Amino acid sequence: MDGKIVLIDGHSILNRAFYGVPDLTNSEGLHTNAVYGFLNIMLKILDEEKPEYLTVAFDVKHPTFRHEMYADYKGTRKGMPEELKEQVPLIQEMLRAMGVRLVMKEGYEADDILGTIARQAEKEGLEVSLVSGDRDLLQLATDRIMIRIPKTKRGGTEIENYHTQDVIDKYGITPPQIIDLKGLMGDASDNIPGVAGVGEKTAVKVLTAFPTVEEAYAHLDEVTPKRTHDLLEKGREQAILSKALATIKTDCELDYSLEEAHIPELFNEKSFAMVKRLEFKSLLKRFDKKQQEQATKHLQIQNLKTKEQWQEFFRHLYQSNPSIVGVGFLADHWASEGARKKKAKKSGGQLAFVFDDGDAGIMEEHTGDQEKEYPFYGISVSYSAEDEVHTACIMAGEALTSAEIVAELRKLVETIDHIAVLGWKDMLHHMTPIEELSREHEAAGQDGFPAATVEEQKTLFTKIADLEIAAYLLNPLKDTYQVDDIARDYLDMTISSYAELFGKKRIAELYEEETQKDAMMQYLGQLSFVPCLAYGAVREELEEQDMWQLYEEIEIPTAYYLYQMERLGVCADGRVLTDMSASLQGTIEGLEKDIYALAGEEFNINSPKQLGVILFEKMKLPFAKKTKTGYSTSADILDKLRSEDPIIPKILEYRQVTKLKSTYADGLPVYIEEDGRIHGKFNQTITATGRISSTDPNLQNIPIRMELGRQLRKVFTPRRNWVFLDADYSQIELRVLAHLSGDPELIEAYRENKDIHRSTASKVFHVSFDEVTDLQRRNAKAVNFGIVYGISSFGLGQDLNVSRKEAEKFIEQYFETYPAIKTYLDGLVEDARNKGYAKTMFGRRRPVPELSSSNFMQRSFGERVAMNSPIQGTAADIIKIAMIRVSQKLLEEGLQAKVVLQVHDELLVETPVEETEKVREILEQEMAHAAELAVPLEVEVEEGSNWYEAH
DNA sequence: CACTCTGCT
DNA sequence: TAGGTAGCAGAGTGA
Repeated sequence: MDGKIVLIDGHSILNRAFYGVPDLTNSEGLHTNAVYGFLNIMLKILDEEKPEYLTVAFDVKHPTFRHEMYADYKGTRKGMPEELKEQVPLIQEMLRAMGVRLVMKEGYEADDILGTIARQAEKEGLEVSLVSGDRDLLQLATDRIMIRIPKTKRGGTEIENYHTQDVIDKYGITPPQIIDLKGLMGDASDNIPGVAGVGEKTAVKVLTAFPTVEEAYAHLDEVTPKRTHDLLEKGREQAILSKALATIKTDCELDYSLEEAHIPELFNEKSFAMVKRLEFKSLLKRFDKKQQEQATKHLQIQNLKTKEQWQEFFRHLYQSNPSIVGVGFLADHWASEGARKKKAKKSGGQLAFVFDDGDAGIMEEHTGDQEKEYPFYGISVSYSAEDEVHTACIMAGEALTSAEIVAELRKLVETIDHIAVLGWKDMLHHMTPIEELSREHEAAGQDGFPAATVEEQKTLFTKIADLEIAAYLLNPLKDTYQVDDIARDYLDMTISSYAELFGKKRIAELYEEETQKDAMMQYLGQLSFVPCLAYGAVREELEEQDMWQLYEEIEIPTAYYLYQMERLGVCADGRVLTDMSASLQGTIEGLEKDIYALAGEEFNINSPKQLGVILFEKMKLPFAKKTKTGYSTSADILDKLRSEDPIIPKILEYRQVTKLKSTYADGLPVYIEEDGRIHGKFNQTITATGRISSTDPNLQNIPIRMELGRQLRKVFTPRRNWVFLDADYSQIELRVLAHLSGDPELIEAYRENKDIHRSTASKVFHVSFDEVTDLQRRNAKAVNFGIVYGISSFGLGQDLNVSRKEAEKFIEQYFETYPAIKTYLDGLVEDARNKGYAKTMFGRRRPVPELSSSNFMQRSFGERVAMNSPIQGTAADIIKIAMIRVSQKLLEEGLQAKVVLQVHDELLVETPVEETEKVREILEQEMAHAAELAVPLEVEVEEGSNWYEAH
């Protein structure tokens, strides 16, 4: 027989890969670095050798490695770290998915299996490559059996190769003598004792004189020098035993035939699913297009071309009276009009973007006198009937106008019990034509589509199944909840992602290309098909995890009011920004000049690398602290150097001013639309804790701490003749902590409405309330914050600029003052460790896989997460409830005021002057009673003619 | 594309 | 042992 076989020592290579590849986790929190490294090593070897056969051997159950014992810093033995252990079944599953022949047999170790197969294959005339990290295997090397030992170094994998001669060259002995070598010198990592006192040098010397251990003992008298002779004499039993231990069997009884080891098609449907699950993006390209298309072939999509077909489809749909209908859509970002310079952005389950030329979506023909514009490119609808899923796609503008499509969608929402979508908020935008938007602005009391009263809104909420939000609740750690993710996670189905089908191309481009039509149809079909089918499983899962109420009563309404908020936007004065930009530019140029003069040369101040060299090498300033790539020049480091050199304050000011200019003064105007308002996006499925995040632009990080930056808030105004009311929770997280922990001292302090930091200081430092010094109060405040974040003495020390010891003492004293908090926080960690997740008051979960890490840093992080998430998350839940209630109350009371921004513990409301008092009352009431806690929720409401004044 | 830095709560 | 405050978005540099 001709050809080649590659044999792999599974555990050994997995182990190598684990320590050679930096920690990787997929979004489920599974550790994947060893699997990844293993596949890379294996694929590299297969690419190189192009063998006909492949087999991987594993020990059956082997939590510890025989040869490469994991050791901690003291060198003591430990079991396999958890992160590695969990990857053993993963790699096996992956290899099975690839169709690779695995061999495991009770009672045999992997190297015995490999030895047996290697010899057998050699006998049959094959070239053998035996891949292992274990040098014991060298005993098997021959001219036809090559032992390959991979080394994972940074920059790739290098492999050492050994045929007979290579072993001789390197060790001075023949491969079979490796056994004798181990017999004499032993192997500490392997529990092979060897002969006491004999190391590698001596052993090799002996083996050069006598070919085997047995020979050496047969001629023991001839062994020199005396010392060696004596050692051997004493260690005879050990030597014989050790040699036996070191011998790899080559005669195992295996159910193994070469035929089964033929290399399969590694890149098939199953392994594709697995690679996607583990998120090995670089491996995806190994799977060819065909494979990917095959995976989705069974999805039957009707491509509707005429109005008649469309009507027919819906007739059948309504006739079947399905309880659930999936809806998918392809669209630009709804706010593209007037914002054409922005870059392409992804949003929700689809690609959303804005144009960079004059093209502005699809214009429809006139309806009445008005032009209605919808940024739809096409939609799809799915429903099941008679055990079959029917999916239809239609492109806007082909047979139906967008207006007709939207009308149909509205009817669908009214008629059908459950509408399943990915990204309902975006769908709402696309169903609200721009024309209605502008009318909204003028009328400003009229609620837009689709529900004009709170009752109607509530009915609507019960119908919406937003799979994106649901999937987020089930695992908030993932970074996308796109259609392929949902299909994989809840339907065990592999479908093509947008990126796989279209790469980075935007929908507008695809729309122009005739050749992309099929792929677009397929993708569009998935967008309704997948939510429709996944709804059942996802709902069940949410109910099982007690999150259905959270989903229904908090998240869905939140999505709706976020939609309204985005739709409305907030006024921004572009002229003020332009003026600020010019004035900042002047400041920057002055600072540049000063800095160059002080440094004695010109350089890029924005480059931390160049700056570090200037400060710490050229100017020899002290306290140089290095990061991975150079010196740290962060603000807290520079702050400590403030008095060392006049250049430092200049640099800090430069940083501040350039940030203000680039991010805000120059960054914001791009987002001002034709209506004079910024319609930022509020994302509901980003944060791990349940907070909302803000992008395009980020309206949640507008400066406030520094006066110069704070001026930017004057840019944000209510519309003409209206005012802003800004409502702010006071210390919501600490109050949540008081409630959740039930600590009587803290609760008491809040009930008495005391200055909480002062109160804490007085108790912690045992001084009377009035005698608390500023420093004490500051320290207490920092500890209070630290507690909320999951304190560490190290971090607190940094924060307070005191030693770790002192910080530790503060914490200790704090916990003495509030013992219930200590108990509570410990309980949180314990609970998260047991359950695997942390939970908020309203049932929101956050998985904490880090808690089971063997890495101290990871584990500590997990502990902080376990302490912080319930607190931050509960506060996030509360403000969502507040936002919902405020929005509903405003509508119910017939008021025109609208929420325009949410900044974690703050709501900014645009209000007609005459409504001010009513609105203020509503904000105070609804926010304060969004949740009933053991302590009052205090709300501060302020009024102003811009955001600067109101906050 | 990773890293550093800075803005907010 | 060395090293970390929690949660985000965006700009800029440099490989």
